Amino acid sequence: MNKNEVRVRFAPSPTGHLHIGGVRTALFNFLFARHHGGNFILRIEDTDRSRSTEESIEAIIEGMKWLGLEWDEEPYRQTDRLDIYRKKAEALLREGKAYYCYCTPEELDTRRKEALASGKIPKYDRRCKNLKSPLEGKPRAIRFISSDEGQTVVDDLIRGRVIFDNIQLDDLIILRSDGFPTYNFSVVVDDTSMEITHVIRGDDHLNNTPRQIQLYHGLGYEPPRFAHLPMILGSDRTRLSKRHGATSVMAYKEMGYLPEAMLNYLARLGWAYGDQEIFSKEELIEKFSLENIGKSPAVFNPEKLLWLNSNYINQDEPKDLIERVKPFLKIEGIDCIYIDNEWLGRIIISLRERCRTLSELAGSISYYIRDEIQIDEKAKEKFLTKKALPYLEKLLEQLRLLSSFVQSEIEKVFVHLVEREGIKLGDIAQPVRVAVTGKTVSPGIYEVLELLGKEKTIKRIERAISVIRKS
RNA sequence: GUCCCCAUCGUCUAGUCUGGCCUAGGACACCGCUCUUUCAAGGCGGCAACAUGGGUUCAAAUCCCAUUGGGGACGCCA
Repeated sequence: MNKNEVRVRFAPSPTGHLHIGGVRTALFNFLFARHHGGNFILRIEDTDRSRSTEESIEAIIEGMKWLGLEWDEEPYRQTDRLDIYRKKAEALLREGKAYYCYCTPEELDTRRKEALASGKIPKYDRRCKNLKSPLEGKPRAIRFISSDEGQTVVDDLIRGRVIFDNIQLDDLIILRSDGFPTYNFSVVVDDTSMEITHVIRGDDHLNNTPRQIQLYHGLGYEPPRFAHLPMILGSDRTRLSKRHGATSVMAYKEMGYLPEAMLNYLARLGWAYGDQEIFSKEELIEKFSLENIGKSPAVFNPEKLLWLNSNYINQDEPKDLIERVKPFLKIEGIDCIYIDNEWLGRIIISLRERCRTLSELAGSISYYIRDEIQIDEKAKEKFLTKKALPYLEKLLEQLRLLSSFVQSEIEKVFVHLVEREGIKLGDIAQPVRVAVTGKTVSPGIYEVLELLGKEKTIKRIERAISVIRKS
C-alpha cells in the first residue's frame, strides 16, 4: 500500500438506528477520504453481544446507502475477527503487559459507585494484578497494565496538543470474561490491521485516546493521527438524543427530506467554507478540510435543515423529483401507475416552490388527483359565500364553453367576468381556489385550473355552488 | 468528585493560527416593505453577538492568565 494513502473508517456500533451524530462523523470521514483520494472503510463494532442486533446493522447500511456515503471494501465486522483480538490479548499477557482479573462486573460496579459517592476517583485498584496463581474455574477478564508515570500526549488535528496525566488512567479491561474484546482494544487492533491513517470521530472519544495510545505502544504499533469532532447538541445544549425529536436519519427520509439536504446541513454543522451555504456532494469533497472544522459543539437546528430541503426540492430535476415523491403519494393513498408522468411533472413544478418536504409536496399533489376533495372549514366560511355565488355561476357557465382549457383562455374568462361585474379579481379567484383545492393557498389559479383539467374543474365548482346553496 | 474539551447575533458560522483592513460579515429564524388573484418564493430593509475580569501592546474578537458558564469522559458500552 502507498505510504501516503489516506485510509479512514466509520465504526458504528449496531445498537439502534443510525443517528444524526453518527452520520455527521461518517460524512466527515467520507469527505476526508474522497478529498484525498483515499479509502473509506465501514466497520461494524458489534462486540457488545447483549446490545448488537442484525436489524441495526441493516439500518446502518440502509442509511449510508440512502445518503450516498459509499464505502470501500466489504464492511468489516468485529465479531468475525474475535481470534485476532484474543491472540493479541494473549500476547500482551505473555509479555507481562496484561493480567487476568477475576473481579465480577457487579463487584466493580459497587466499588465504582462507592468511590463516586465519596468523591473519590473511580479507578480500578489492581487487586488482581499480583495474584500468584490463577483462580481455577472463576471467570476472568484481561486487563492491560497502564503506566502511572508521565503523560500521554494527543496531537489532535482539530484540538491541537492535549495532555493527559497517566495517573488518571487505570488498567482497562481489553478482553471480557466471555472472550469478546472491549472497545478500546478492538479499535486499536483494527485500526492498525486495517492500516487506518486518520481516526476522525466524536469528541466524546477524546478521553479514550490516551488509553488507546498506550495500547498502541503496548502492542508495538504506531498510532494513527487523531481528529476529534465537536459534538452535536440538542436545543437545550445537551447531547442530541431522542428527547430532542427525530434523531434517526431514516426518520428524516420518511418525513420527506432529500439526502442532499441532510448531507449539506450536516456538513455545515461544525465545518464552514467562508460564507457558502449550499454545497453539492462534489463540492463538499473538493472543499473539505479538517482545518476548517470548528472546535465548539453545534446545536442541531431543524429549521435550517428545512430551508435547505426546500432549496434542494426546488433545484432537483423534475424527472427525479417525480420518482422521489411517488412513495409519498402512495402514503396518501394514491397509486401512481395510472398517472401520466408528464402531467405529474407539470404539477410538481407548479407546486414545489411552496413545499419544504416531499410529504408536503405529495399532500398538495393529492388535490389534483383525488376525485373528491376535502374543503377546509374556515376557507369555506370565508369564501364560499352567497356573495360569491352569482360570480361562481357565471364563471362556470363561461368555463363550460371553453374548448381549449388552457391558462390563457381561462384567464380571459376571469378577466371578462371581473370587468363585467366590476369586482376585484380576488373576489372570484379565492372562491374558485377554495372550490377546486379546498384551501386558500395554491399556485396561480389559472395554472391550477389548467392542470386540474376541465372536467374536474367543472365538477368541483358545481359542488361548491351546491354547498353554498345548502348553507 | 477527578480529568478533558469548548466559549462571536436566539441558532449555524466568517473573522482568531499570521493582532490594525471589524463601526464584527454571511445564513436560518423573526419583523417590516415590495411584488401579487391567495400563500409561498424572489427583491429590498430591520432586529440581533465578540461571556466577565485582568494583563501584553501604539493597537486585542484575535495573544497570555484567571473567573464564570456550557459540554464530554471516568463501564466486562461504543
